[in-house]
Amino acid sequence: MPQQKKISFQDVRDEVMRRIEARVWPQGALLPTEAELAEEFGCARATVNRALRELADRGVIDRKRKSGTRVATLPVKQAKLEIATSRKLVEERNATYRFALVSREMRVAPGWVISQMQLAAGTEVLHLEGMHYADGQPFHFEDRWINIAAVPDSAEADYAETPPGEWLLAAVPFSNAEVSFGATSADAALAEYLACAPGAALFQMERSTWFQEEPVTFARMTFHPGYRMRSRY
Amino acid sequence: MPQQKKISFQDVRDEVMRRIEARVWPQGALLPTEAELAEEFGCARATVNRALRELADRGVIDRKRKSGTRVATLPVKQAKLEIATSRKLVEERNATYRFALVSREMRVAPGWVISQMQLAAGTEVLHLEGMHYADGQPFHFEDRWINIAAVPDSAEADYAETPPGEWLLAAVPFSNAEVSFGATSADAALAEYLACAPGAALFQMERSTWFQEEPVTFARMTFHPGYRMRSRY
DNA sequence: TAGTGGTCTAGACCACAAG
DNA sequence: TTGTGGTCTAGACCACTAC
Repeated sequence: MPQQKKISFQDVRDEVMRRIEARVWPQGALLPTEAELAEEFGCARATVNRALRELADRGVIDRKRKSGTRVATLPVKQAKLEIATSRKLVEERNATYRFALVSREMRVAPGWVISQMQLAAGTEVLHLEGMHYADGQPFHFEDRWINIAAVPDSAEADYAETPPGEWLLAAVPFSNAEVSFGATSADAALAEYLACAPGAALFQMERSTWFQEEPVTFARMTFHPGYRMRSRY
Repeated sequence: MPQQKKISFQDVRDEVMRRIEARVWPQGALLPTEAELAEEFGCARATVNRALRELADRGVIDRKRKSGTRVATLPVKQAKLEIATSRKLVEERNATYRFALVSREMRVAPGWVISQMQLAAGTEVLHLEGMHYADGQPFHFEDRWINIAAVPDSAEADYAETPPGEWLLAAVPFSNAEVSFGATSADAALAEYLACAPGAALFQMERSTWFQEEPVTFARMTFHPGYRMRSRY
């Protein structure tokens, strides 16, 4: 190994990873202390710390004060799912994106939306329905509910061509969210929108969003038959 | 703000986050340089760097050398999906877990598995089918293919009660994987295993796993009707 | 109580990219 | 060319926890 350059935290991280994969340090094994590794690699302890911290974030190792660093026995792998806009999903496939607003109404939120968004009973919400297309083919149907109290401007916004997801992302950029994935059967309306047979199995994503503890929106996206959401990790 | 203790990188991170949410720094805005923030907060630049690095990892800000740090315009939110073992999924619901092996055979991999796992044509693989139960209720059906060349012991292992997923995780702990989610209709066999009507919409997860560039296994998990996979971010 | 990781500092040099 | 983030260092103190 060329000692010309300084050892980077990535060098340390990768070498530690290599040893774990090669079973130099098998599952559950105790690794040397940061100080020992720093001496071995000829770098500062902070460098080793940064390297091991990244591996701990990935779930590859477990760290505890006093007891030391161990190779994780059941590596908790995490898939990072990027939740992008529909436009991005479509354009990543080199397809042309188009959105069409289907319906729009102000109404008192129904019970299941009250419950889903954790709203007060009787809250007025904006209900939108729309279709997302990729190269003119149905991509997914969107059923969205917006708490206008949280985003007053949303009642006046024009969603005819800018999908509500993008509009909200621009208006309320940072928030925490809850997402869930499942499957549903196409009812008559979905079958028509998605150009599929009634009863077809459809992939569905639901997302509830909050901004500073206040419920903002709930969206249910139902995708065309055969759609799969992918990720690497 | 109490100046008694040293400023931690978390203090800096949270305060920067607060200002972004409060629109002190709106979307696309240029933040002060690390040096300026360090001076304002009365801490070292390394501390500011760590704080901003975490926000950049989350996708909240974009950082570029020379041009500086900006509030992300389209926050690329990432959902961290923990891909745990089936046992963990079930036990998190305070249910009793049970696995049952349904079938087991050695065979030449069919074309779609060859393609899915990127195997050489004619490769011998171990094909397993099994059911996972939660409190005796069908949880999901597993259709798994194992490249025995990558994990020779796997051909001899006993999967009668230890699900192949857990066995492999112990034998080949660290690898990279590709995962996808979708929906499928219950065929006759799935309907029977999952105790549901034929044609029911089912949530499906597929995962291909490699260990050091060598394909290890492909698994298709088909869940009971109504199952949803959840995550926060 | 002592060992180990967690963090902060002050300074330094490097790497990338806008002008 | 120069400003900005990216990283490393050497040292220090702190916080948690097994003993």
